[in-house]
Amino acid sequence: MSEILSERDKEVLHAVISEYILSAIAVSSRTIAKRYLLDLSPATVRNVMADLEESGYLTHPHTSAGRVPTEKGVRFYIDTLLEKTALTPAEQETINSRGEGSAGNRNEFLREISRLLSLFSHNIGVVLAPKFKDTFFKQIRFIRLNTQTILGIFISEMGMVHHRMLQIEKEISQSDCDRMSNYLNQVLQNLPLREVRIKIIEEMRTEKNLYDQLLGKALKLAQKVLEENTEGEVYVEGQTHLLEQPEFSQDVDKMKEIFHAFEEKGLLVKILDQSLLGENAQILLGSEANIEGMSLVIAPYHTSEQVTGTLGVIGPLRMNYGKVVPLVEYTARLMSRLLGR
Amino acid sequence: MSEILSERDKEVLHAVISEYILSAIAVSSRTIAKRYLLDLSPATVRNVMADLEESGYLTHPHTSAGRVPTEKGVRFYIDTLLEKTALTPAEQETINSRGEGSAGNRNEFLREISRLLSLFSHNIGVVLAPKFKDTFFKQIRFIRLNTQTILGIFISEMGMVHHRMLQIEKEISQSDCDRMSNYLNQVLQNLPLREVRIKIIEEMRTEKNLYDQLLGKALKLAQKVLEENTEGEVYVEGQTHLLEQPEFSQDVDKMKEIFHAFEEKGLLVKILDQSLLGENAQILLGSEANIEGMSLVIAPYHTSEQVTGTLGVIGPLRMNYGKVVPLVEYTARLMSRLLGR
DNA sequence: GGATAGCACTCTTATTCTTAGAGTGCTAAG
DNA sequence: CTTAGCACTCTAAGAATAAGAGTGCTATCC
Repeated sequence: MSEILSERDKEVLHAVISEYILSAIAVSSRTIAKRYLLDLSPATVRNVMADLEESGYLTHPHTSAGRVPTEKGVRFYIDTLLEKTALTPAEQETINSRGEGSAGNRNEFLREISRLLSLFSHNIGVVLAPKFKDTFFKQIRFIRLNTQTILGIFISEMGMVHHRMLQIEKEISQSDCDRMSNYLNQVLQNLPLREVRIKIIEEMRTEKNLYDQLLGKALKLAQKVLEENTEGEVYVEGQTHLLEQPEFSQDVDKMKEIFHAFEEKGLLVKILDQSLLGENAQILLGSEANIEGMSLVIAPYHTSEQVTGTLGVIGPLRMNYGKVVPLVEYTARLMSRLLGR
Repeated sequence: MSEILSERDKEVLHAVISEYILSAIAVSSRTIAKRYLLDLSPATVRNVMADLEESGYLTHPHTSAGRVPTEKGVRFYIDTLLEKTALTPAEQETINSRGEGSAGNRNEFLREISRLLSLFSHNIGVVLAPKFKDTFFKQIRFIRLNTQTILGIFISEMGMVHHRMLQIEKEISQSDCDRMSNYLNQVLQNLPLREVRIKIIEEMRTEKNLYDQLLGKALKLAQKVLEENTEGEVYVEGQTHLLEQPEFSQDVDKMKEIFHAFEEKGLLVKILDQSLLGENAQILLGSEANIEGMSLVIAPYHTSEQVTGTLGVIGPLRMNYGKVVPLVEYTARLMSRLLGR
């Protein structure tokens, strides 16, 4: 059979996938004829299905079972058949208000967004935190806690805060701490973060810093505050939704595998990083994302010009894309707006 | 039968529970006679078991199955029969170094402790963050991000950091921000946090603040930074360990229930709060903690004098208490030490 | 020539039955 | 009090059966 699908082929494919998304069980020709394409008989539908199977859009779990879409089938569905359902005003309202409500604290904010994605998609919500290194230096501050400890606080232009406790051998007074802070704030002013490290090293070589011990120390401490690897923070919420999916309740081993994948955050970060281009939601299916049987709908969000992070929904291949895609896109826009101001 | 257990009764109970902890399956009289009490015949063991069942320490899943300990049995085992196995030096070393290594950043630290508890117990690790309100005011700082936003950062004496972005109607310059910070730092110096709120309200009524708009604004903003409910932060790690337990792999519904319980963090906080007294680990069994079939080993940790948080391990009733209890106690001591310095 | 009715065939799922085995409970003897 | 012996119970696993769902093919119809 030719690879070009006739109008009817598409209709049948659409019906099969729609039904499969709803029911999670293999779809029979009879169901299609009865519920979707009333002017066709089951036998006709069967013929079409057989063709679609031959072209790789559908499969058979076994001879006498209904059809199940393949990855190729789902891909085709997404690319050419998908009808998006806009979010209802009520949903938009909830997302807006809960998003804004938590925007004060960055951690809480990202977690809340993740929760919202999970809530409305009935799947797993994920948010990859903005890339720290894409941001700009705003301020650094040292605060003396006691004789051996000072607290270093680093603030980025868009209000991201990182802190780190620093153990020191020789006591430093608060006023010295302030001197150090002031010096660094002046030197590093408005640099993009990726250049801050370089600048610090340069500055260490400067003549005056070779003589002024305090300034030398300031640079070393600043280095320490920044050395921590704060990239790749991921917020994952709503994993329990997976337990509700019939395809996983059946197969406990499958479920274990997926949960373990989530435990290893590094993998997730790598996948989410793929979406850092483009404006719209992007869909990764099973093999493309290296998670068998799962699917990701992700979109980048950004502050001002810069692309900075990713958010999305993870669920079974059999996801309600029509609803999830607009959800992810809407949420990404909201985040960009809230982070941009 | 009398409620007082003979020496032999205890031995049998001990053997049954030990074996059950290892195998997760009902224990037969034959196993006990063969592996634990070699000088007794299975028949004798059966008699003792029947007595123990009558007194409520053991049960029967069904007539022809071995015995399983009841909650009462486990309680007795914990209280009088438990032999603790100290951590190996290697284990101690790992905990020490990974704990210290992450002590710089508070969030990362608490999460790492939780991970360690999970790793060595092969169960779920939990850490309830230190109570914010038990801590002392150290410093507050306002940083101007742009015309409409300033960032408020609050630092407690022990180095806990909370930040919040504040939207303002009328622009405030950075030097005004500094003036506000300085004023507040002077007024609130060294106050315990629970008194800070009161002090702020008092201060608002002071004459000079009624005239000086900036100071009035400072107080309002400080209030905002602190109003957020930051209590009850819980770090839960290693939930996948539950999936490995044979008793849950069998029963998917049971598992769902437990995962849902974890989703609702409030419940967990409430339970963990129970341990805020005493020095040692405390064990809560199923019904006592309102999680059927589960068990909690928890211990408080503290900074300087004050009790401030809880950490522990959550797992099936059938937990290796001999190992987990020392682990929890050791970790609690380590945390107290690291937070105390 | 495409659509459809009819029917044989396949495979799954549920049910029942059977059996082996594990373990107990009781009794009677040591 | 301990233990050997044995009948009895219940589970877990396997085999056999039956019902049902669904397909694939063929012959027919328009």
